[in-house]
Amino acid sequence: MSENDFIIEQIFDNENFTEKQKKIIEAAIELFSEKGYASTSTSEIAKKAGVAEGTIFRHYKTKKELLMSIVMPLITKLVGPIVVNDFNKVLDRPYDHIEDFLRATIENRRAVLKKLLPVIKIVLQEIPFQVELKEHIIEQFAEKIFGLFVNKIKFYQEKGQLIDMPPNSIARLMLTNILGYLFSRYILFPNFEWDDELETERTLQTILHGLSPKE
Amino acid sequence: MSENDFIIEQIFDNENFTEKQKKIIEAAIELFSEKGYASTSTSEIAKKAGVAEGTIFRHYKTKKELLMSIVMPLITKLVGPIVVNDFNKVLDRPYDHIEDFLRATIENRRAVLKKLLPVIKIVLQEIPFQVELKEHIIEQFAEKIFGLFVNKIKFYQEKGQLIDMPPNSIARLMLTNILGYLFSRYILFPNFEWDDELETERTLQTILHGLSPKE
Amino acid sequence: MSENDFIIEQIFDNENFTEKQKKIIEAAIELFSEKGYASTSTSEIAKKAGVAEGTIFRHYKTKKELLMSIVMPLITKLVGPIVVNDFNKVLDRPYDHIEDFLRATIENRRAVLKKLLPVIKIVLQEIPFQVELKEHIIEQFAEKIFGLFVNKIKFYQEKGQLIDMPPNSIARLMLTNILGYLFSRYILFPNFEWDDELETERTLQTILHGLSPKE
Amino acid sequence: MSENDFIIEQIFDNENFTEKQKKIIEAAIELFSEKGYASTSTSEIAKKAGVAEGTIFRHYKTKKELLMSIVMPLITKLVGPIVVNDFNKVLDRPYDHIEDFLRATIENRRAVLKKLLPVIKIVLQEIPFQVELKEHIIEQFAEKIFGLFVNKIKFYQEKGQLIDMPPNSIARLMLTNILGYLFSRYILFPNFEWDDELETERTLQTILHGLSPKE
DNA sequence: GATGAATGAGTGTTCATTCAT
DNA sequence: GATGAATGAACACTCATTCAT
Repeated sequence: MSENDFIIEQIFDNENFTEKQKKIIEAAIELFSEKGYASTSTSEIAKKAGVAEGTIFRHYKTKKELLMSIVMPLITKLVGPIVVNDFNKVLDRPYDHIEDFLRATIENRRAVLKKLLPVIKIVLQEIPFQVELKEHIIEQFAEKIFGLFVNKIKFYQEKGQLIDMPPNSIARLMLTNILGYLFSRYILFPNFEWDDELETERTLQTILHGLSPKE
Repeated sequence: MSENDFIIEQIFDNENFTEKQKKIIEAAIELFSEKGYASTSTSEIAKKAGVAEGTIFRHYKTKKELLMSIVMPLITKLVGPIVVNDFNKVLDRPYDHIEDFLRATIENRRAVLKKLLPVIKIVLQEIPFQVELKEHIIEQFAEKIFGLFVNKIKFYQEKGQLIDMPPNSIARLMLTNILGYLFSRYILFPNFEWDDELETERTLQTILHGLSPKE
Repeated sequence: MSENDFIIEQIFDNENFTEKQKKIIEAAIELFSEKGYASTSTSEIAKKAGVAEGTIFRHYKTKKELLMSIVMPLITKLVGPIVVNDFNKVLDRPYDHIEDFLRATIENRRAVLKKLLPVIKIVLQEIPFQVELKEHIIEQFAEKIFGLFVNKIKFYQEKGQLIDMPPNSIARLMLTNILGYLFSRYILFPNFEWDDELETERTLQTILHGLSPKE
Repeated sequence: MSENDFIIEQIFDNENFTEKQKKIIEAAIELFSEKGYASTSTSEIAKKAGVAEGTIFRHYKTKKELLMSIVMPLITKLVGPIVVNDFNKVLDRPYDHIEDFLRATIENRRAVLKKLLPVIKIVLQEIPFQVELKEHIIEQFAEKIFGLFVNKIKFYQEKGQLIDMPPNSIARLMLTNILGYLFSRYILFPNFEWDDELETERTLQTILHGLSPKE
């Protein structure tokens, strides 16, 4: 099973696609991610997928619908399955110390990012141009994930492991550091040589130093 | 003088453009920034600029050359004029305390970002697809700015104001927090209500807490 | 039983269609008549008929064959059943006076036109483009109906009720007036308010005045 | 100068087209008239006109706009120039006897029909599908021409040359006979052998007999 | 007999680019 | 320097038709 098959399985878990439809999605993900949505033609997708151009439009009314069919469920899946099954495990497991919680969070997000990299790239590219996508993300992410995150923060604040700053701001700063690191690592400069363990640890320690109460 | 005129002045300082050429650049910046490079047609640009379609190609051999002519000098200017004139002032002025240096840096970057927002959006969009652009950025930014920044860090490390961590990593973490904040503030969620002063201060304190030696 | 069912019955009297086939014909008549043959797609027909696209082609090798299967028997039926059963009754019944003959003819044609309006519209549209159709019409109509009509004219000429003009020309003039009236009434301006009885009478009188011998 | 050039001149009198644009219109008229609007592709038009397909769309935003640009001014021209210059001459010249008026009218319409046959065919084909066209025709024709015609009829009624029937009905009957004849002659059966002079005269006499007061 | 996924040629239209004026 | 008509390849999308199930 190819890497792309895996992505498709992750994003469209239970749906049963025909073989051709899978090929189309695979090809679309690869091309959108490499050349961008607007610069990828449906004929290229058809060619790469090994299907007739008409076949694409039997399954998706428009090119945009194809994009959305790939990109919208990803969001749900980033908050849903992987999140419910993985991320929530992280959030719910009673890590006694915030350091362990953060480390688990980083590793979890890193795993997701690595697995779904091409589709995530597409999402990032299209956010500015697809209003529905942006709204869907804000809805799903901001309201669900951010909320859970904020709760965790309150939890550790009560335990005296985090400074007394509005949880929203703490959340923003933590996410900035975690996502900023992962973004630099996997999207901006994937080709640099990174000492992952070390850099993760440094990010982690900076967050902890920065947001722990003075002892 | 319009805002766009200002951008053009900033990016293409000494070059003397005809009025038509200015209009073309203005229109291109606006459209590329709104709809993306690939989704903007040269005829749209011509129409918005109030010139004939052919006129664009008199000044720029191809559509891509027009893009590059806008986007490449920006990079130089982010490192050059504004940088030499503004940013370096920041870097060179002997701020006694790192806190003042960081605060000045944030404010300086914020100012640049606000001024050049449309062009910066274009750059961010096109980085993944324009190899030369990406290389130019890494060259200019990574090597020049990052170097200067690393020197400053060493300077404050010697003064005992920063923890003993490889300056590269410190730089990465500082930039992650500063740029992550500005990016969230001005590009991702420009429409949210931000208490700029407060949020800036929190970002700043987090960096300082996170990267200062334990007292 | 719907109006369409009636049309189908009229045109394809003895043939026994499956339910699906009937639905296809019904849908085709409606769509061809509304949007024209060339502008109606087989998928539209399938959708409106509630069958799969393939089903159409199980019954008709091509889209054109579907058109012809609707349009050709109409011609035969205009000359055949309705004609043999209705029109000929008119022609054969020994109306003593031409006025009665003409009045009966108009009413008979009016009834046919009203019943089969959608299919007749299709025929009129396609005559210029379907050579076989045109030929079929000329064959059936010109040779059979026109012949019968001419005989009737001779009959009334002998009775001294029609002027001495070549029967062909008289036929043409009568048909022009009758069909011209019906065409204006039901196809060109069906939405105007017509006083049918009055206008019929006027048409009739004009023909009679125009073609009766001077008294 | 070709026959088509003449049509173009007649319909688009003063407009100055480029050579290519003329070729496009010419090709479009010929093809629309032969195969119907819906069955003619823009690529065919381009090929026949000897221009690139893009050239068509430089002059006409859509295929439909091309159709309308041909078909709408025809209506105006049937009522306008040819009408104002020719038809009105007929209507205004004080023919003492209605017979002369009708004969002149038939000959005038015949001339127009012969000249503009291809475009008139297109109009007739598209009336059922182009609402604007139908409305334009009713507006222009029904209101302007029909009005003039009705006035003439009143004039001859007063002179005692026409029976006492509502002028509208007389107009309808006259037009039915004139147009019915011309339509049969030039559109339905242009290939039959017609003795034009004779058939015209018969049509004329029928109208006169039919609509003259009993002597 | 009926389905509907699949096809690939063809559709109207847009595109970046050229070039004579 | 500026124009805008012209290009033809490419575009997203539709079509009538086929065929395995």
